[in-house]
Amino acid sequence: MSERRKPYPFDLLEPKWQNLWEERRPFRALNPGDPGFDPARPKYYVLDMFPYPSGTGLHVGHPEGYTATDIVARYKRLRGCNVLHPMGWDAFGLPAEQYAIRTGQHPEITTRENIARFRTQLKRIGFSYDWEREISTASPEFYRWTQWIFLQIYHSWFNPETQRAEPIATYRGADPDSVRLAYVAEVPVNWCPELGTVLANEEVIDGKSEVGGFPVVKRPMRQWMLRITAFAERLIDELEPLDWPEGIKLLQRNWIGKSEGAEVRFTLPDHDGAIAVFTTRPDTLYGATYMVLAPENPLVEQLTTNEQRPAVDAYKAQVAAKSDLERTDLAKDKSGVATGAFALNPVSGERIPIWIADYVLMGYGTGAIMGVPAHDERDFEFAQKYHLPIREVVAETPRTTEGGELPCAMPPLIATTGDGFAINSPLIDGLPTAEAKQRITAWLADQGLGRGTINYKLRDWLFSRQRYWGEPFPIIWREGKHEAIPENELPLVPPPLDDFKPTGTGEPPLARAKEWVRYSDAATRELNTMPQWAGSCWYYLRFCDPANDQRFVGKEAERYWMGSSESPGRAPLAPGPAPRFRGGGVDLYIGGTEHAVLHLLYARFWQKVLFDLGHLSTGEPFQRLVNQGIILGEDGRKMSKRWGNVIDPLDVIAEYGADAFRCYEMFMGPLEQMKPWSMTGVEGVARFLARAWRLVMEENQAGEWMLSESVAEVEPTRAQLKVIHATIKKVSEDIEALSFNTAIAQMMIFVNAFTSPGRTASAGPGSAPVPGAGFGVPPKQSSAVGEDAESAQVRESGTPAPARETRALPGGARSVPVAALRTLLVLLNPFAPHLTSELWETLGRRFPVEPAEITNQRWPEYRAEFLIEDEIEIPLQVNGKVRDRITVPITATSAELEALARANVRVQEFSAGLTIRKIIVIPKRLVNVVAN
RNA sequence: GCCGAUGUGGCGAAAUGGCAGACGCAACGGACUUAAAAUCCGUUGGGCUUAACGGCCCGUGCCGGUUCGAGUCCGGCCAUCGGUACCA
Repeated sequence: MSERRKPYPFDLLEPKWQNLWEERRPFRALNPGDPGFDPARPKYYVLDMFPYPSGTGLHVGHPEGYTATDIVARYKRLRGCNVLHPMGWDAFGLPAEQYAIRTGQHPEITTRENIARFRTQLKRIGFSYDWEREISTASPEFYRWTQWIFLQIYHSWFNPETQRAEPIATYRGADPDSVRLAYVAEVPVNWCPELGTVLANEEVIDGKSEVGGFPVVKRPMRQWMLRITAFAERLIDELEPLDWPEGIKLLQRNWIGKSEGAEVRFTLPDHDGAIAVFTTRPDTLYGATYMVLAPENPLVEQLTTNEQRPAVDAYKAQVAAKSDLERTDLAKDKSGVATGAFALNPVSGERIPIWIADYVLMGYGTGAIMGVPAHDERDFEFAQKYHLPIREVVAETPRTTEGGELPCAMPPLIATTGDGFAINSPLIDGLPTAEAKQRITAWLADQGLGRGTINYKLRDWLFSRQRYWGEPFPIIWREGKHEAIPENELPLVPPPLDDFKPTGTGEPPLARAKEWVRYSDAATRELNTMPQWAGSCWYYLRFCDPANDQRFVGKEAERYWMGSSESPGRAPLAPGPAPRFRGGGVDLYIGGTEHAVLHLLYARFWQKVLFDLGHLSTGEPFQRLVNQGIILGEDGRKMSKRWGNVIDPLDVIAEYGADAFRCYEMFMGPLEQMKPWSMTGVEGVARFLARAWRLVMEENQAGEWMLSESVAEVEPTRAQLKVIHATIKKVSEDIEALSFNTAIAQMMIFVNAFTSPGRTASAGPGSAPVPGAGFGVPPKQSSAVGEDAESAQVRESGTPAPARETRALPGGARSVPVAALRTLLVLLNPFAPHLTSELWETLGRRFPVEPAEITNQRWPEYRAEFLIEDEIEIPLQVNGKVRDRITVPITATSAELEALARANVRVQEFSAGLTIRKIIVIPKRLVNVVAN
């Protein structure tokens, strides 16, 4: 089996161009102030979600988004923009650490090797990154500033009056530590006893550890938290004007989970104080027949009566022993125990029992609820099980009950959770739900029993990990209190360790480095490290100015690259109140949906803090966001080792070349869609590129590729001009819309038209011979069209030669206009940069141009006059069905079209015996005769 | 349960409310070749009809609606995939 012959020598020319790009750095982005920087050009910042350099290398899913951004980057450069298109590594992370635990190899070494492999792979695909801006979140030069940003967060608080982050110095209260945006709290974490470590939520799947599948329990530990909840409102509001997929915005909104309602205080007849609950339905307060506390609620301890104590303690123990998995599994089965204590319903004064149950969560609201079984399904289920009273207080139609007698003898059979009208509720009887809520909330506020309030599902961000391979906190502990280390001590580098294993006690591995831990006689270092998200929260800012050792990003560089720019194709911002941020940020950000919530929310949060503190020029980091779809294996399943359907990009490139790989990734279908890989599909795209190659090149006797003799400085024919300009239009518009698949389809049409004599000269799209239209010789259009000398000349040589002969003797048989080729090469360049660079250079040797490099060309503009037809084909419909087509001058009026339709034999045939009711004429489109 | 996305040929797909299936794959036929590969040309949604040129009917998950006209807009279902899960 001999090696298959390459359809064109991509194996030679792709490395050639990649080396040239490496040497000449044509894709270097200049910052304001750099020599050669051109402030007149608009900026464009196009960003990929940078990868975690895993041990397995790139798979075909990664380069899908990367190819899309690369096309846009190259396109914008040809459009004359200053383009920032960087790449880096999200290099801290668990896999490297776990590999270190297994092998003893330091994560730094593993990470360096993985990065090297990723970089090689990316370069082999021919991406036009500015590699001088490459960054790694695990390098001290980078995480120095991650630590610095943490300190900014630590040194600030959220002022509720200004709704902004401010330096902690502006806080006037007694205890600044209680309001810092970074604070320490005892919170339940995912503790995995088998692994002896704490896990992030993402590492817990169905209540078991992702690694090993061991059970995970909640256990309270002292942790660093970031007060993201303070920004909940802004994180929702400022999402609105962003050019993001609606689905992602919705996901974020739901994650933040804003709900408006009221906090209601239930006083305790037998104790001091009260229990506050949050409810979205204060209008159902009269229906509250019991209360439930979360088992973890500290009040349980005080309230439980002696008789109930054994049962309560047993239940609490049972709940604590439940893994997350069991809790989820048993979600539908309600359970609980009465505390023996009672509370007073604030509106009815009724004594109602207080229970504990695990369907009430400590982490949401106040960790306590009022039970309204008639109008809440969970409460209904609970009340049925424990025979608690069910009282209907909302009805579909208004029913005022005089005297407030107790309701139905028969309790309702289901909970009705919809809106309606209040009943059995003296203060609000007859009011519709919305109004009832307002009235009762106002009444509660008046009585000092409650107030309107807003609750969020969003929790503060648990920011510390008991890990080695992450950023150490720039924090020390002195006499039980935390304080920041001076900025000049950054970066705080982790100590060298040989043993990265968790200690088993929950104490972080950094504790092993005794020397490092000791900061001074009186102070020790914080032992936790930051989570993997920390670096990705601001890496896009560092790209603007990656070598700056004075600041996390230079002010001017940040203002330039993160400033607002008019990006064509972006929807104009909706009218309305000016958003708090100024509409700047990354112009295009492409990545997977898996980061819809966490990364994209965390990064927005940091951006807002830094913006409020005056370090940034915009409050939102990513102006336009696009998610690429997942690429499935050839079998339609998710690619995985398990199915043996994983495709390695380098294998594809070895066989078909990087250009074919890139083009296929884009030709598969819409960027955002999930779609299966197909090797024969790659082959089809490779054939297209080979045809484009042979349009310019031919092989001589010795088998060497030479510039084809048929390439000549001739004027394109009218039909060719039409294809050229249609392609310019389509490709330009499609790149702006990220519809790369249809852009490639159009370029295929272009190449086909110029490759096949039969398709070009005689039959450009729309000018195919039409039966009955009165054409003579097929290649001749109407001579009245007025053709120029050049096109006539082409026809002279081209027409008499049959197709076969043309191909047998490519030289001289037919001329291919150089200008047309040049246009194609520029249009195709963002997609297939190596091939087009090579062909451009080859063309330039015989037909020199200035500037010589294709990367310095200007993107062509289409001219509408070449797209206009003299004659067009109009379908004639009778009752919506096409019965004939006629060819008419483009200028044909409605009246003329109607007359032609009426006179048409086929129309007459199909409307025979019917009365013509109406004739719809859409000029240049169609005629529809309505008859019955 | 809830939220979101997607349903179009044998396959990936395309279509400002206006000729459904561009472009590509696969398949089939042909040219070239001793032969194959490569390349090139052609056919290709289904059904019926014609000796043939042609012609007719059906067809974008299902049901209904708006419209001269619906893959596209509206209402109601169904299926597949993804996310989420006691959030009071």
